[in-house]
Amino acid sequence: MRNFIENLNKAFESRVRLGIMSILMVNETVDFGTLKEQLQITDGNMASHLSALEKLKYIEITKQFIGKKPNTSYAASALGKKAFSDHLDALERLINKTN
Amino acid sequence: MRNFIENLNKAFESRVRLGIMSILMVNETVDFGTLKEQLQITDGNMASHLSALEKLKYIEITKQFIGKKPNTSYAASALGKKAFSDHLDALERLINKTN
DNA sequence: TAAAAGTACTTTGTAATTCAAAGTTAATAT
DNA sequence: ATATTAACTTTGAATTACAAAGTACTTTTA
Repeated sequence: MRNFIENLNKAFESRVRLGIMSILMVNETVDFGTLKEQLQITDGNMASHLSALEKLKYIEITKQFIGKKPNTSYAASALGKKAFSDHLDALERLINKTN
Repeated sequence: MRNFIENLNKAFESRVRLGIMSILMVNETVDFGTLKEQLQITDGNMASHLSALEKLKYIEITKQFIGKKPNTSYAASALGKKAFSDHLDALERLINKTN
């Protein structure tokens, strides 16, 4: 491998997006409010990170009503799971310097 | 743990600094040229990331001459090794969601 | 001895990123 | 009618990252 860091995915450099993806790797779907609460960031910031991940097709969005309240939930796409998993592999290789 | 991402160290969010620290965790000392070559970035960029890590006292710098050529080498400090190791632990916990 | 090259920067300027705060939309509840 | 809630979008400021160019000092080469 020529370069140690080139396989790290830019999309997952941010603490927030790292957090979002970690949560979505373990939980099938998670709604906006829960994510916001877990990560403790403002809703605007939350929305913009989610939007960045959606643009990359790393997450999928489902809008519905639960009772009378709107509820938006997020799930990692197959592509997103792959990308995240690849990123973790790259991190691991980087740290262990096995390449 | 209240928040999943708060234990991640901001200093290691950058791919480049992650790379520098990984290399310095495994190699006692590494010189400027080698780091630059491994990470494939410009020397100005390299210097500024090294300077950021030095300001945090995460790395120590030794300047010497090897033969007739100036040589600057870098080593992770005890503080830096601790900080990086804590960061990796936080990453692992985040990913495994064991907290 | 003058010019070129090497090492390790520093400076400069631009572009990208991050974030909070405020504004928006559409619905429900009072 | 007004307020509240959910989930945004927009705005603007601050920070960060980066390449490119410039610098200082030395050595090598012509």
